Amino acid sequence: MEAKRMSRKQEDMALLLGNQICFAAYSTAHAFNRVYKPLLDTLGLTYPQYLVMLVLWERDGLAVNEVGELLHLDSGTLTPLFKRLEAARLVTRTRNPEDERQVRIRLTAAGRELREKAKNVPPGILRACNRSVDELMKLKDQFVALRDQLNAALG
Amino acid sequence: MEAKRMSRKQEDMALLLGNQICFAAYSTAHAFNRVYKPLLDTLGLTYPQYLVMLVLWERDGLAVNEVGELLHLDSGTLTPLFKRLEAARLVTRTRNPEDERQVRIRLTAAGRELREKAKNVPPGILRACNRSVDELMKLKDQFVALRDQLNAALG
DNA sequence: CTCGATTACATTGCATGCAATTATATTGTA
DNA sequence: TACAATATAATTGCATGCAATGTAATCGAG
Repeated sequence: MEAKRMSRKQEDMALLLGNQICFAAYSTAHAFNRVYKPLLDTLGLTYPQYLVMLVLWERDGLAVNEVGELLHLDSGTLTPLFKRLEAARLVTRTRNPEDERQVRIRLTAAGRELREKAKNVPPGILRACNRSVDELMKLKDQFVALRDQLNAALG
Repeated sequence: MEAKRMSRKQEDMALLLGNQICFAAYSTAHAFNRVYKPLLDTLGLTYPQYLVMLVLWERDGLAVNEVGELLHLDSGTLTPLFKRLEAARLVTRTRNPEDERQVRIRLTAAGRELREKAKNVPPGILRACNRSVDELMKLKDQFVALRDQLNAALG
């Protein structure tokens, strides 16, 4: 099983691509962040905080590491983030009596109510993307497949 | 011109998508970062520092704002980054005599030499992606088109 | 049951990103 | 030429991300 021979120019292009594909992902993520910013400002949330709230709105009372697995984030990021959400009175942090190592994150009433305000966010994002739902769905699936492949390559 | 009516379930899915497309980009960018990390560690560079070096290897002597435009980064990010590259003796920072507001970034000999070592990086990335060059090229173009659309939606 | 391994979270240190502000230099205009 | 507007970096403050380390709780092999 031998790969087809590439010309020197094709090889150079392939090498450039190795850099470009990552920069494309990197700069797209930042562009999304800029679009989200004004929308999330009205909620008083940063984008990672918004992600955490999305998780909690679906499944309240998760432990820190459970949220971390869903979002690919560790305690070094999440502990201070949850402390800020706690200071904002959106969540409470309590040790799990069943397992004192775990800290359960629970929404406060204010945290639950914020969900209503947050309903404006996705339509704003979809509008900014200026693409059909079908197109975006396909694009998202390609992102996710690539991401999972990259994570698999680490293991 | 009226959009087709969507069922409630379809609407919910569309709203979820607004969140999912961004998270897909966000988590893909982080996955890339994790793949790059061990490769860049051998160069003593972080990913943003590597991006800056890629730019300088192509066009030495750019001003801070010119690099910033190419990478979508501002002086708040780049000034400390360049100072660290300067401390690592990879670049020099000198005011442009023609326009004292600008700071020109120039590679040192060591900075230019690092380019050889850096040739190993893109193949490692391409391997981790586990996709044909053609596939990756298309994916990259889709990323870029979405990113440009998002940036346009801000203006 | 016991003690080493593992797990979960917290902490520290470092490097982004970005908003907001400041300082300095240049440009444009009356 | 004066001087307001603009442009370029630098600085400050805040919030990630992540590696490395610390601490306490739990698990598991013998």
